[in-house]
Amino acid sequence: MIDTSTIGASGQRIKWWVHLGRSAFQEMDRNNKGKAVLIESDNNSPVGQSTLVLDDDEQSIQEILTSLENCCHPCKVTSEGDEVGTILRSLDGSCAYLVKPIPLRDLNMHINLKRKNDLVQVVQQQTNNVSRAKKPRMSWTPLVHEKFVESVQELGGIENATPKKILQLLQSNLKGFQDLDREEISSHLQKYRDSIKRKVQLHMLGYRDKDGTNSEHIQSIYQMKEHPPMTLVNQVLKTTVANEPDILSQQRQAPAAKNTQGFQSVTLPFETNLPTIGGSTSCGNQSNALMIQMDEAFSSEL
DNA sequence: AGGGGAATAT
DNA sequence: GATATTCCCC
Repeated sequence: MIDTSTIGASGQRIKWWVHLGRSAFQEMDRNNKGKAVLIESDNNSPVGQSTLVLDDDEQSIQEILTSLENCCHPCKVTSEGDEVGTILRSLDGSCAYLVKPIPLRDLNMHINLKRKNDLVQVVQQQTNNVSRAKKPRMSWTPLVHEKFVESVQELGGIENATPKKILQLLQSNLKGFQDLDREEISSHLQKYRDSIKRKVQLHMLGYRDKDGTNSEHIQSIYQMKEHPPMTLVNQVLKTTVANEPDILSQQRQAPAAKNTQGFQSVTLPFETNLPTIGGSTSCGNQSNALMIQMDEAFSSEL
């Protein structure tokens, strides 16, 4: 059915060659129960960089085979046939053979679904690209994190700092950050923002984070003389309200809710031209209990 | 291109 | 389960 004898001839190795028909996708969508065999996890080859999906017809197979001639990556083959002979024949020039249907989960580990026209480009890009070693997992030691935080602050806090700017700053000021890449910064910035949001949220509810962070810490994180910026408060409000049942259930000893002022009338401790909370529909469907809790949290700061 | 964040992997 | 990586949409 598929002749793979040309793949890998002349000492060339091809990365993922995935032969996958439309019918197989439909089958997998219906019931994700298919078994895959001979799946070979290749940790040295990041998935998605040179993944191929062939259509079922013989012509597109030939197109891809031609474009693969100069490729230099190991190859995987999938097909419907599970006869030993077919598998062995496909394994001549490939490193693995997947029998369809393949569970979506497994499939996604191996390939990116792309249109056929995209695939040739991927192959051509990889042709000139001798495989590189995979970068080791980044470790954000306290020291490195500290430098990161300093950079963020120097750039005006998490609201203004962007991964690219942070990266440039780190690389210009310090040795040892040269092989850091933007995506690692992005990822760490995401976690950093989340952690601050968590602190802000707890603070708004009148609690301290488990590390003892209090409002002063939050302020210093922001390098601000006032409370966390409204945009962040609004973000926290949004997620807090969305998860309210869960959050409230954890507040066994929540502050007594006796203030009937309600959230809308809270005077915020901001100095100037920041937008006010409430007074509009933006807070219209927030729960009264939560608003009162937050009201008290803020009031205690005044 | 690159920021942001969800999904995934380790 | 925390943390790092990858994917994907805007």
